[in-house]
Amino acid sequence: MSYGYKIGSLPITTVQRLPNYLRLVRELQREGLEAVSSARLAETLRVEAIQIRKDFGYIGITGRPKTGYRVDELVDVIEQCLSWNRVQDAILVGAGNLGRALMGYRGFATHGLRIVAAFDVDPGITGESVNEISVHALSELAPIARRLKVRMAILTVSPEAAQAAADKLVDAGIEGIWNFTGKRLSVPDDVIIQDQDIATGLAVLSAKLTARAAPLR
Amino acid sequence: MSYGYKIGSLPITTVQRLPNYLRLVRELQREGLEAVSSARLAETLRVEAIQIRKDFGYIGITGRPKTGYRVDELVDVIEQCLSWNRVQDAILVGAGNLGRALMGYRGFATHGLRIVAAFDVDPGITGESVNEISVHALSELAPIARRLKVRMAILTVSPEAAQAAADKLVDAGIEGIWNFTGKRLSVPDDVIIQDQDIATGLAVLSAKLTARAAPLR
DNA sequence: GACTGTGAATCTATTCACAGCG
DNA sequence: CGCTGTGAATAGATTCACAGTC
Repeated sequence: MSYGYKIGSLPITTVQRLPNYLRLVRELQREGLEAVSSARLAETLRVEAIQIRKDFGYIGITGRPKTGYRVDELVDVIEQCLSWNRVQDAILVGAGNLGRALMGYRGFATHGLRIVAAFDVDPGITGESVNEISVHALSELAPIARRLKVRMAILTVSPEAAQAAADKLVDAGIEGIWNFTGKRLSVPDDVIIQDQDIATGLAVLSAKLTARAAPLR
Repeated sequence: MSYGYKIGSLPITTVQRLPNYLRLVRELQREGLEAVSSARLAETLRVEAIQIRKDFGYIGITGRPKTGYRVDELVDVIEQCLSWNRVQDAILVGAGNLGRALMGYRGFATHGLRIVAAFDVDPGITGESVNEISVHALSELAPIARRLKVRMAILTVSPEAAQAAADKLVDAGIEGIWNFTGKRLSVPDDVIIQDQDIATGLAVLSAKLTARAAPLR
């Protein structure tokens, strides 16, 4: 597990910055702006302009001196890069607090993500519909996922139930798991795990606050 | 905004890994294990053993040949490093789906985080209590935050309301904002912002899935 | 023999300097 | 000029090689 693993041919750090760029250039597009310079973007995004130019270079976007980059092109290419221009279907496992929050999150629409079904162990919940997404029993996971040809799953069960659920997802032929459980999952090598652990974010903030109170440098 | 900004004297990447280490060594501690080798930890965590040794070196933990690292010491030092051994009070702004999910999240207890009050614009919600945390009107934010001497805030309002809420937090003397809104906030330099943007996680997963379908290398 | 830990080497990402173009 | 874009320099993080210690 090396720290700078490239995806396709893009540095992972570049991929991580793409959503920020996209959000902003979409906004500029709505405002009717045709072209924008890296300096202008940098101002809003708190990223160095040179960094933006390098990133745009990586994804094959070329700008023009004096004018800058074409906004339409930026939107198209970045969306394509992230595959956010096509709808990606996903299932969600674990319809607790967090699961429901994600089912209700409207932002996914602009990220090409559609949650097509949810699953939960609790029989009190199954049968319900949350935000027009129906919640099924866990036993139905594999057949439904297979029938809908879903490749991606969002895992929001309790830490204790995480591994068992992951096993079910693997059996169902899921290729990528977005893991919100905070547990490290063991799965076959060809299944992609993306850990979304809020503890790491909190750790960085805690450490910065501490350093601020008693600056060590 | 350089990519490897150090916190205190620790590499930021090390800080990000600390929660993983802590989770595991706490578990081992509960199991009554006294010492553990970096190789053993590496096996479970899918991180290279040498990386773990380097990280432990950075935070000043020293192990012993043949035996490994003392589990108790690991727990103590890592907790101290993250300031998760003392309780840090925080307020939460935006008691919608996500806000409620976080208010109900039991894991914060083991991260030294306690949400002492919540705030929301919606008068239909204010006055309620979610998980024993009472929800107040936004106008009460500054006085309450000041009285309770809260340094940290969790921001879970809608993107549109994000900047206005951030301004209120700054006025209330908040020093660190954990930003779940996906909006880039502009605040004075001495206020620390930690962005917790799920879009970046999704971006990485999307890109990996795409690369997997048509491996570019 | 089984581990840690350090200094050097490597790899990755960021930033700089400046050439090139409209 | 004002901006992009490239190749070189720097900074940062990981990994290697191996010496040291229990």
